[in-house]
Amino acid sequence: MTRYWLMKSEPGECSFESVLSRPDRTVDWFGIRNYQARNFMRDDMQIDDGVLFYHSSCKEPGIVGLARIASAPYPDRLQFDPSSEYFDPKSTPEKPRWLAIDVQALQPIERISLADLKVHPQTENMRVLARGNRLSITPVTEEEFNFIIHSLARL
DNA sequence: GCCAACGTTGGC
DNA sequence: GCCAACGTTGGC
Repeated sequence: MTRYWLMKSEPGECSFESVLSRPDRTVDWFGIRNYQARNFMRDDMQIDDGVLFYHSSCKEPGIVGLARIASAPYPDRLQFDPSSEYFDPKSTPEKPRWLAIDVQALQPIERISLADLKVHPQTENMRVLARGNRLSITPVTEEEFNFIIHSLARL
């Protein structure tokens, strides 16, 4: 079953444009250190799931591109690297704690801001807008996804 | 840079 | 297993 996701990235770390400019337009989504977000990758994400690529912690936050899940989840290598800020001393290669997944950029769109999402009944209940939400990966319903790509998104 | 909200840690 | 203290997220 195809599912849909909104994935946050700080453009200073990994912008949509930077992913598009890669030879295969694909980035490994490393550095997730939140159990709920990890569980989404581990339990629910599948190849070809739809992804709304979101820029966070920046001057103009919002959805800036469409992408897809391009791999199965695999251990995040940085958890084993003592020199990395993502190093986790409690994780071992035999029993990795954290996962990464490949995300392939498909199509840039004109930015859809949080204000845009809040103003439409079709998107006002999105998980990413929920009070206190801090998850960097949130599920998107099929209805929300279709409304966004067919009615809000401008190429 | 502020701060609300939530997650994690660790002593007990 | 409780919960206070601390750390992080992320819009504004």
